Amino acid sequence: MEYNRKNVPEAVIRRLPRYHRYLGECLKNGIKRISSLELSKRMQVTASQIRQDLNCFAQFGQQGYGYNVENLYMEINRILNLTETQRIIIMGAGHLGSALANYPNMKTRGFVVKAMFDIDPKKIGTRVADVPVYDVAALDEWMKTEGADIAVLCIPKETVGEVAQHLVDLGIRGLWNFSYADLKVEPAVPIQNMHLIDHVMMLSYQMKEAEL
Amino acid sequence: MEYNRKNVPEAVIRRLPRYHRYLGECLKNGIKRISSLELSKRMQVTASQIRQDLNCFAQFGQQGYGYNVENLYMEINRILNLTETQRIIIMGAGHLGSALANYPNMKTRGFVVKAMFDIDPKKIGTRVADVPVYDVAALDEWMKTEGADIAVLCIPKETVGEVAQHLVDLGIRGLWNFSYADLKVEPAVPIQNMHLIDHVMMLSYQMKEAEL
DNA sequence: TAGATTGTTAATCGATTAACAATC
DNA sequence: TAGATTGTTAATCGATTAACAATC
Repeated sequence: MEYNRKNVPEAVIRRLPRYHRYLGECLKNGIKRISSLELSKRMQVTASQIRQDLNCFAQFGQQGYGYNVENLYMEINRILNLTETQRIIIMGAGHLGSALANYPNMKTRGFVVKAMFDIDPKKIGTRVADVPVYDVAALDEWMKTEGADIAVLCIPKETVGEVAQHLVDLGIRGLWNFSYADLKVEPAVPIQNMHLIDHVMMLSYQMKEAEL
Repeated sequence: MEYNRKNVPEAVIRRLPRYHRYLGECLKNGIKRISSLELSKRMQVTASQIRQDLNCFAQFGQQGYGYNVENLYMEINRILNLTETQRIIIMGAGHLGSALANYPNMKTRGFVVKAMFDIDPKKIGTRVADVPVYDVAALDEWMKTEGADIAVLCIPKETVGEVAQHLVDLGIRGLWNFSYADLKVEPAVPIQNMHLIDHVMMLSYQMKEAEL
């Protein structure tokens, strides 16, 4: 089935992983069907929003019945393109890069870390969570022979712009950026910026707010 | 100076750390003043939005001149409450918790990691990035004598709800949650959920979109 | 003063919620 | 059939952009 992907608001896309997670939990708990109202209570959103969101893609429900949990879960799985394996490489085998190589939630959703790249001779040649760490100098050749879909950027912000552009030149299709810089590459590829510190700052703001 | 903090939209709060970062860069580059138009070009937002956003708090600019970079930077620093030190504890000394203990961006912005807690006897008693790792059994006593403002949650999702509530009971004022669960604590404290995998899922969606 | 740029109001745009006819 | 619940339109709410008077 092909989905109606035109004009899906950013806000809806941000909620998709959450639907995926809650439906996955329902599935695990043996719940076979669910109404938008029931789901709305679990997720703390409105039932109306759930129905609107889902109808951005297709009509997954049935009047008087609700939604089949397994069916809806699989549909969202497909919308998020989690049905096929994505090959990941991690640039930078420091603490954060290593933590992500060890992150268990990735593999179970089809994101397989194939390789890591670093410039530190002490790290090159080792393995992190069974993933080989290569010299950055070997990146071009590796991309040519093996290839990768997504690059995770865990390198200093001073070099990340250059590395990102190089990865795009080598054919990477998406970037998950943990460096504290906003990236711009040509041609544009999807980028998710993970500016961790921004969230602590927001937390700090909210805490100040809360005590007023 | 006290800021007009009523009704600041969530969308504005999300942009504050970004203003902070860009102004910090301007400051580092020796730029003394900047107009909303210039800043808008750097940040790729509209000048109008910048002016609207800032006016949620106060009038920081001057007609015909623009904004004093250092002044505006310091004001946002204050709005985000980065002027005073926040004491952080990290629950879970696994890969992710350890990476965060090593994360350099925290200390420079006043977030100081004071302690880590774990249940693994092999980790208890060690140090990660010079931060001591204690037994979770010692948490209550530690909170009583030392205290902490923010707890970072890097523990399995099965126990995170319980631990979060316990931390709130012990007086924690904010939670930075890396576990893959949505938390609810009583009384409510500010929570930032870092559902890392959600962002790879969104990336996956966008990559699929991009190739259509 | 003239030019520049803010602060702020008004207009537009988009997202959320409410309501209800369609229908299982 | 009667009850339940969707899909979808309309109403509301909120956020962004445009415009311009105020003023440095």
